Parts: sequence; C-alpha cells; structure tokens
Amino acid sequence: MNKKTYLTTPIYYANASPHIGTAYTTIAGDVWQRFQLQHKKESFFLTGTDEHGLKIEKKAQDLKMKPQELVDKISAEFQYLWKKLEIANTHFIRTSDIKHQKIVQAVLDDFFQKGIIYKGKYEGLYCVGCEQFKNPSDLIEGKCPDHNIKPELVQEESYLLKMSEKQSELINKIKTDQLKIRPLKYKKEILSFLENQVLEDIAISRPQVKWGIPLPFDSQHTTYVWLDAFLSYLTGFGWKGPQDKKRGKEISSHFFHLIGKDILRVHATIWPIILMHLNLELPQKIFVHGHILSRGKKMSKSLGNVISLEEMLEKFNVEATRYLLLSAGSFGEDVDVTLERITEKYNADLANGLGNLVSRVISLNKNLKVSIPEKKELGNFQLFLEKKLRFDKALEEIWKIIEESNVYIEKNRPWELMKSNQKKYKKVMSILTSNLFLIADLIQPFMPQTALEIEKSLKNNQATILFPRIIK
RNA sequence: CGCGGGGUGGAGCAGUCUGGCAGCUCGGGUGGCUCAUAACCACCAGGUCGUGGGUUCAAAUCCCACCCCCGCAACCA
Repeated sequence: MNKKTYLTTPIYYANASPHIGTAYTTIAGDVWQRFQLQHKKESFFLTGTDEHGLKIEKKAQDLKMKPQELVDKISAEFQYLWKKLEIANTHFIRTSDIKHQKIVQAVLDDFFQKGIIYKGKYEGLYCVGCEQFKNPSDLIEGKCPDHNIKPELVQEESYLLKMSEKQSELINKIKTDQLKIRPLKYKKEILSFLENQVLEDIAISRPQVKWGIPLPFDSQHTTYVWLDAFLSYLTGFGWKGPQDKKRGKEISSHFFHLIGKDILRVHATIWPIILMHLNLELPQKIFVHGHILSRGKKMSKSLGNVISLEEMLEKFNVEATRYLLLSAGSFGEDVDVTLERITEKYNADLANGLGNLVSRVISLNKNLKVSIPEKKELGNFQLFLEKKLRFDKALEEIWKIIEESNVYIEKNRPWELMKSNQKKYKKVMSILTSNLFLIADLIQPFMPQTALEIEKSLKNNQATILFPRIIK
C-alpha cells in the first residue's frame, strides 16, 4: 500500500497572506511527504495558490493594483514562507499559469461538447450595494452585513455542471472505501449528506466576473472556482488535458488529498464528480483535519485571540513551530491553542525534554567515540504517522524514548561510573547515544534540521543548546 | 423533528468503533540527584467520565431520553 502517492494540500486563496491554518495543513503534508521519501517511497507533493475570482478582483481594485500584480505578490509570499517553514513540496501550482488556464479551457470545451456543461440559470441572493451574490451564511438576520439591506432573489444566465447522475456511484465508492474518507466521522457525515438529498447541478461560470478564465465557447463568462481550482490538482502534477488519459489515471488513482474540515463537502462531491466526468479514477484517500482554535473559538481579530505565524516564528524557531503545531492535539479534531500553553509545551518537550537530553548525554559522553547504530523501525510510530495521520501520537512514541533515556541515566549514574567502572560506563553511554541516533532518525520528518544537528553534535561530541528555554 | 461533533481530576486532552482495574501532558505538593538548558528522577494529592434510565457478570465505552456547548447548512485550513 502507498507505493506511490500524489499528495496535495488545498490551493490557498491568494487574497491574503498565509496564516497559521494554512501552515498547519502544509506542514502536516510536508511531514508525511518527508516520511515517504525517508522510506524510499515514491511520493509527489503539491501545494499552490488559487488566484482567480471576484474577491481578488475587488481587493486589487481597492489597492489600486492589477489583479495579476496582487496575486504575484501573495503567491510569492506563500512560496517564501513555505520555504522558510522547510516545506519540501515537489510542485507549486498557480491557477494563473497559462498552461493551467489552457487545460481548464480544454476541459470546459470537452464537457460542453458532451453536454456535461449546459446553459442554464443561477439563482441567488443579490446585494445591490455589494454588486454581488451573497451566501445565505454571510447574512445577518437576512441582511447584508455591509449594507444592512435585504438582498433580492435574482436569476442570471450561467453554465451548469451535471451532478446528480453520478451521485449513486459516488455514494457507493465512498461507502466501500474505494474513495477513503478519514477520520471515519467525516465519511459518516458526507454519506449522510449525500443520501439525504439529490445533488443540484452547480453553476460553473459567472458573467460579471472579469478576473478568471474565459469560457472558450462563451467569452461573456469566466469559469467559477470549481473547475479552475480543482483541476489544479491534475495540472499541478503535469497532466496535459482530457486526451492525456494515461497520466490522468496515473495521477488520480494515487491521489491523497489533505484538507481542512471546512472544504470536505466540495472535495467529496464536486471534485470526484468532475473526475468521473473526465473518466479518470477517484482519489485513494481524502484526509480531513480539524481547525486550530484559540480559547475554544475560531481565531478572529475582534476576539483578539489570533496567533500569527510571524509571532510563532519569532518566539520559537521554525522547527519548534512545526513541532508545536503538529503536537498540539489530535490531527483530525479541532485543536485548541493559546500562546501560554504552546510556550509551556515548548519548554517541557523541546527545551527540558529533547534539548536537555541531547546536551546531557553529550557532556556525559566526554572522551568516548560514538558509533552509529543500525536503523530501527517502530511499528506504532509508523502506524500513527503514515496511516492514521496522528502526528501527535507518533511524536509521543519518540518522547517515550526520551523519558526512558532520562530514567536510564538516573538508574545507572554514568557520572559515577566514569570514575569507578569504565567498562560499564562505556556500555551505558553507547546505549544512550544509540537512543539519540534513533530519536534523530525518527524526528527527521518533523524537524529535519534538528535531526541533522543532533547527529552532528554526537559525531563531534560537542554539546549544543538546541532549544533555549523560554522564560516568560 | 436539517446534518455532524463534543461534555473525562485545576488546565488541555487520549481512551468510545472492538465493553474488562480511569490514563497522558501541564500545573500543585513532598523527597532525591548534581551529568544536563534552575534541567532530570521517584512518590503524593486531585475525577459520582454532563444528567436520568436500560442492557450486561462487567459500561466513559452499547441502547433510550434529556440538558448544555461548538461547528456546518454547497468554495474560509
């Protein structure tokens, strides 16, 4: 299983800078990817930016920029920050890439010819003040929050994508795990949604939005997010278009999508149906994670509970940030985070735990040579990390070794053996250094730099402070 | 009767699918150690597992009812 993987994060909407949530998904993907590579498995890892649509058009207008300039800037921010966070993605897709746009148009043509896309009407609540359609969930007491007026029910011409004809096939694939949705509660949730209503055909074009990919068969319309963004999962891995069946099947059958719970529904309905219409395979797995909350609530500026990436990176280093995000709670559930708790965890796990053990062992190891032990595999560790995506539990397995090592030191008192029993002292130290090599190896997908530093200090027999203790 | 999740020592959580002594981390207390980043180790205190009922030799776990909190309700990670 998992001989080959095309791993994806969602593509992030390029109307604002990266935040802690996007980093969370991307770091998780990166850890998984690094584990695959470390174990000599073939895996490709895609992330990117979603760069079209009305919101970007408007924001660019406000900033007196061209939309392309805005998305260039924001996409560059994402790429810069991912690099800083040591994200080792193999591809980065931007939906404003000309190649991508051409392929989307080819798909649009293909679907239109086959009647999968047809001309119809989109009906929605239109706010005259905003000059755009509103989502019912954006409204407060039925009114537009920006203009305090009730939007009108308006119809406009739009192209629609057929959905319901594929519905029962989709239900079946999800039920039988041919399309695996994990954790199980999300599979349950989506099945309950799919079994309780007939999917409506969805609008895939808008006549009034200029910043988008024009429909090849009707230049008055640009394509709406669905086909544009979802197809990036294929184009990002080098798919050439509807004729490129071979590559399409190769990629789609090995898809592993990592997403947040907010976009589960569209990933488990619209996206697989697009793939079916293309006669491609369905993804192997969609793994859904929860959100990062702060004091039990969504982070929001008005609540003042936002923890920014910049803040974390400044207070801790990059590697600690990666560790702290992924160890904050069960991946899959919502995770509650506050700066105080995260700092406590930093001190406990990284400074007093891992960091202290490293300097402790190395300074005990005085003049002894170290030999590099053979690699060991830990069954639970691999299960948690690779299959269950329980990064928190995988890390706990590593921390058990740290704890055992501390107990072992306490029991054997190598600082005394050093003087009284050289032979035993050497043996004890060799076990301890082996443990550290093992820890470095296991920790490598999470904190690649730290892993290297541990190995380096061991080989040079030079103690370092990996994670300075933070005093409030 | 829209859908789903949650309620477990002071805090944050795991455990629930597959019933079997209530566990982890942090915080608090006592003692120990002195190799280490005022770090580390041992022990202790602290829980009617939201409420009520049911099934069972046995329920945090399964079933029923109720209370409270939180998401989602077709593009916010």
